[in-house]
Amino acid sequence: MSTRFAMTDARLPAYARLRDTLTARIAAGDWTPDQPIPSEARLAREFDVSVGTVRKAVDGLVGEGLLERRQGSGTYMRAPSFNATLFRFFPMREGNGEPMTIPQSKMIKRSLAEASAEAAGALGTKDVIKIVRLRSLADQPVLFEEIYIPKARFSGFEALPDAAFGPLLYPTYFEHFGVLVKRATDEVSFGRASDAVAQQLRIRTNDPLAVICRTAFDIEGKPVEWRIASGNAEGFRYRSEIN
Amino acid sequence: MSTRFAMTDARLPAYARLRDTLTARIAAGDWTPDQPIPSEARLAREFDVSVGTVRKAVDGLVGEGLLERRQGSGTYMRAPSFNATLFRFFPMREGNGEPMTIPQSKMIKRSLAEASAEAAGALGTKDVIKIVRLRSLADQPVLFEEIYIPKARFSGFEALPDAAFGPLLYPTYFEHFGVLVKRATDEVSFGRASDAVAQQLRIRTNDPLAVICRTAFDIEGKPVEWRIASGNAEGFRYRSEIN
DNA sequence: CAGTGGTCTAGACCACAAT
DNA sequence: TTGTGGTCTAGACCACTGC
Repeated sequence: MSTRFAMTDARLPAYARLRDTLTARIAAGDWTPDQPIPSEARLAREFDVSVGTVRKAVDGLVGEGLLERRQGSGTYMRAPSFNATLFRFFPMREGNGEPMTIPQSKMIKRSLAEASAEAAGALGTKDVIKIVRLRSLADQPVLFEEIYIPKARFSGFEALPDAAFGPLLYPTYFEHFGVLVKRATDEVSFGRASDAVAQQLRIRTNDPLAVICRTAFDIEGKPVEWRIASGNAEGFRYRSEIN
Repeated sequence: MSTRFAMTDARLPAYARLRDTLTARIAAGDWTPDQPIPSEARLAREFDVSVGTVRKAVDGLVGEGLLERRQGSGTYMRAPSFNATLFRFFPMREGNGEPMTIPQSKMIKRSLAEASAEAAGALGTKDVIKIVRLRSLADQPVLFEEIYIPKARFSGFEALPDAAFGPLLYPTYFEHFGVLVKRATDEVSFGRASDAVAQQLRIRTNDPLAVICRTAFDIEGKPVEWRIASGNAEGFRYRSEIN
């Protein structure tokens, strides 16, 4: 029995088409992270290719962090490992090396809005939902965030009950809207606190500010979120790996 | 004909041992970036494994960015692509999108020195060579750098003629000392300019400063450089990709 | 125990580069 | 034309998981 590949360039090699087909299934939410995807032998039969070709396709997705192999058990889709890295701006331990308390997140506002020029440029639309949050560490506010997501893909987000959110947004994006954030670019710069931001962060107006602008992309490379986060420049630390 | 694997755990699978052996040859400088390494068939014969196993070993190194395949031509070692990313702190184009002039680099001092506590902690030795540089863009000084490298691996560095340096250090590390930088971690924070730094950067003492601390690691994961770079916080931008 | 991924083989044919 | 990497196959046996 053989299944047709998803719409994909027929000139591509079989493993690439299979990879894209599997990606589409993941993006479509056909599988969940708790259940294994079909076995390699099964996929080989289904798509009428050899197991080796399936392995090469799966290898690619494992390399991208989309799938995860567990020997003897199966291959599973992977909730983006990504989230742990989102707290890179905070010093995660006290000066003495003690781990800090869990970061908290307070939703201040959600509303339909018109995107700023920068957000609209990144997202390709002015029609957005705006989210305002304040993140704290040990009851100290450390990061003030304004987040923009395209209305077209997150319709109804502004009306979700507060209980639907954990401290992290990306799992919510996936579970409620099928949007899987796969990659992001950060840009760190320096600024000064406006009245409003200073008040939220409990610092003085015009105090030095660390500013992180992020654009997040989904599995297909389309931008799905733009955010600007501000924190006190004193004590700020941003870690980054270069390879 | 079969060559022994490099000293490596015999319990590892063949492809992993071959991968490590090839890594060792690269680190030892057995090959240069302009000449292809032995063909897959040749390596298969030499190490008495199948071509598929060689492919898997090479695949790993290609994934790490150490090797590069060129269809029809051969597999080549790759000078670290890395260097282009080292200028991530500067806005590389003017506000209007015009590319900026090439960054310049002025060596101020090289000398044997005792490492600061932070540098010694990162490098695991106090016995270092210290390098001081000033980097400029369009004749404006933008970044003041203090760089520490372990004396044990860079013996004689302080005595090299100035002509031996291009604007980038990592190629020099490799060509003169066989040290291949493969990975680094950056940490961005904000501070204030000391007298000395302010003078170099032509800003005022106590002006806001962007500070980047980097630890660089070689192919075997050993730390080989620690540097602290400072620039005017105004106009500073640090880009980073998250995956 | 059956089923899964992990390793490895020994081929085949194709696409491309260098000569 | 020759030699290289690129794709693909159809098996084999091993290591591990879960029942």
